[in-house]
Amino acid sequence: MKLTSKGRYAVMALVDLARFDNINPVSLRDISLRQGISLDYLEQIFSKLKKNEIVKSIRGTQGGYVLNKNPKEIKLTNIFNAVDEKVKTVQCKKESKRGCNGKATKCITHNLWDELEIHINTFFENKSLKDLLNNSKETRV
Amino acid sequence: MKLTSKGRYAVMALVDLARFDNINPVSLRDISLRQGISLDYLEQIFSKLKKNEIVKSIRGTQGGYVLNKNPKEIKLTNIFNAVDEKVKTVQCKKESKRGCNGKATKCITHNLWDELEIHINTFFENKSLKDLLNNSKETRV
DNA sequence: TCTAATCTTGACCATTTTAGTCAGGTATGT
DNA sequence: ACATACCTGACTAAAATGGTCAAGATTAGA
Repeated sequence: MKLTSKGRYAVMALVDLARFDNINPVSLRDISLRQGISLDYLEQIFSKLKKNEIVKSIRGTQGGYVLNKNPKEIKLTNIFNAVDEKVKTVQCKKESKRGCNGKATKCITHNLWDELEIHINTFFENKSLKDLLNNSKETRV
Repeated sequence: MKLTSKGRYAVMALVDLARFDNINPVSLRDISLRQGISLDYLEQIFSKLKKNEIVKSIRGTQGGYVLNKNPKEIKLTNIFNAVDEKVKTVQCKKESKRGCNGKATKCITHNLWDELEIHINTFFENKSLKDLLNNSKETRV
């Protein structure tokens, strides 16, 4: 059960963006340097964030990205959904009508995994970018 | 962020075992058939569960596995630890002394990932096999 | 004592996912 | 014109996943 770096990077990059996004757009190059994330990889990630209307882009010199919403409105859920970082505890979810494994019954631990998913997703729904900003000073070890 | 089937199977198998473990040991073959899990794969899983003293084995004909503890004492945490299903949100945890990425500072979202880990682990620590048993009747869809 | 059921161990492997890289573009401010 | 940025799609090495396969050791019961 682990978080992929795509999801982690997306959040890191957005926190970085939010901190420097006062007037001017922030370039991926700057984020890349500050956060130590590959520029090419960041471009993939921001492409998705843009499709999901979390950021806006400004092309050309002095261009970059800008948040498309108030940090308070951007929940972790939105970010993770955008980059396909989903919480998956069961495989049997897809077959909506039927039970698990094609049987007519739910597997005996099905309820548990559902509970777990909800538990994790609740965490994601209750955290916004704004919450993270308040807590994002690089703390010395 | 997903649960691996090793962890899922381990829990399913133990719930199954607990339900049928009244007097006689339960064979992996039976669990395999009831839960639809490959026998060979179950053997790998139970080898780890045994090392972690969650189950005991009885060899030979009429042999099988038996719980080694009261279901109330077996938490999800124990099961997941046994089969190496760990919750990992950051990679930078290993370098204990230093910060993240070899820097002297924590990455800006470090606290977030720590919180998330704790949130998930709390769930695992508060669920025992006994809790699952009460809720494990195969429910019709 | 033979045999079938069962646990035990370790090697092996195909597929999928991850975490990127690379190579080109296109738009735009100066 | 040109440098700076975004944009897009193809490609790939390495790791993890989800197993299979083979061979052996134990033991109950006929």
